[in-house]
Amino acid sequence: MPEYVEKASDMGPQFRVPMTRKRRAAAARRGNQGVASGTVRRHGWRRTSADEQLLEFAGAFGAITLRHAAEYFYGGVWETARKRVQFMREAGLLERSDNLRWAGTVVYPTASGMAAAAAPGLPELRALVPSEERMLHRLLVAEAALRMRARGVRVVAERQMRAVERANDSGQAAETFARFCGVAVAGSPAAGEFGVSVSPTVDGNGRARWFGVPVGMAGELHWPDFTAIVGGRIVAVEMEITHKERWRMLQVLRGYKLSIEAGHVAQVLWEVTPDVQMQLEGRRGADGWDDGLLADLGFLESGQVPDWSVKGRPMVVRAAQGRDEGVRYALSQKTLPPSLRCSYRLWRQWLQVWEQDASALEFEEWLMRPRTMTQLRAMSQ
DNA sequence: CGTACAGTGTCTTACAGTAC
DNA sequence: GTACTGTAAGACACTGTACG
Repeated sequence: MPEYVEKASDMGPQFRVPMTRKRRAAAARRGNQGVASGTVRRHGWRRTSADEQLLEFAGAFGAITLRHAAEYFYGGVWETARKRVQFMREAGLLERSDNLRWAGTVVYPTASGMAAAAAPGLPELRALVPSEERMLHRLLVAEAALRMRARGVRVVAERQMRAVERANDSGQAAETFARFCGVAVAGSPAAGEFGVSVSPTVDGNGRARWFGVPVGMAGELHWPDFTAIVGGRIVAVEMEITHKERWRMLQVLRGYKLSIEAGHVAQVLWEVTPDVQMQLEGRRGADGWDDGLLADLGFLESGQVPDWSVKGRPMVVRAAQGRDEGVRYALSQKTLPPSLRCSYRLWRQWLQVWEQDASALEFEEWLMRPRTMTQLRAMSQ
């Protein structure tokens, strides 16, 4: 005797579909939503450690794309990523949005999902629906963090830093979290292992800051987009894709300079668009090299073309790049001159032509070369 | 009461196929 | 092209039973 399930339909009043194993499992997931979903049998799914890691990361960084999920959490297997995300959605742990075509599917945890990923030692975060305007920046940050994480580097999201620094103490909560993340706090195991010692920056009120970077006269805090803990030391990562006013940028750079001198931040890694790169590094002028802000502050030699092959500089600048195709597209649209901006679809066709061309140039440089557009127009006719 | 083991059902995964 | 569904194979967890 087969089981049936009643299903509403716009084709008629109701019709009955056989209760297959799939449908039973989906019904179980929907009937067992919440923090504990997937922890025991009969919930219609069992959560895996990859699922929990995804929830934790997406919660800390705000959102990731389904492509990121596949690449960094499910061994590059698209089908598995899609299925796991669907399970977590039915279980009420994850939400998805496909409002931004270029981003594909973007996923972020619900309040239950955040709670499910909570682990001892990690700061508690509230669920947040990511805003669409800031999505490119958010996904670029997440992607850079995922790449580092894949190399075994511990990363701390801005939200996590803010959460621990919000504590109403003189910095103990942040210090505890820094130790937990492997920062070489004096006397910690990491300090012994790596033979280094990291101390906090002291802000205007005499309070130790382990993650926030004090800037300006009033002593506000600047937050890196994320922090990587490399060999016990703190590397601040800044994903700058919008040109900041000079005074604002200087303020941030001066803040970092003090933190670096305090033995707090070991290095600042700037991943930037060409306009920001010029602001930081300077540019070729009529008679030699015109200094940028980094030379003004003594992070680069004055009047010289920056040489990034020198290792161990406290400030490093490199071009922001997306690996995810959609992220790459959105970034491309930001850096290309208006006349070369186009739809996602057309952009992908151009990218294919570039790949076949096996040009030594980067895609954007290739596109800006005068004869490329003529060539592309000729092909589309 | 504890252990070993077979039987059974549950869950994951990859592949093939379908809908829009 | 993207998202979803169905299926088969295998891994795994749970249950019941036999046995000491």
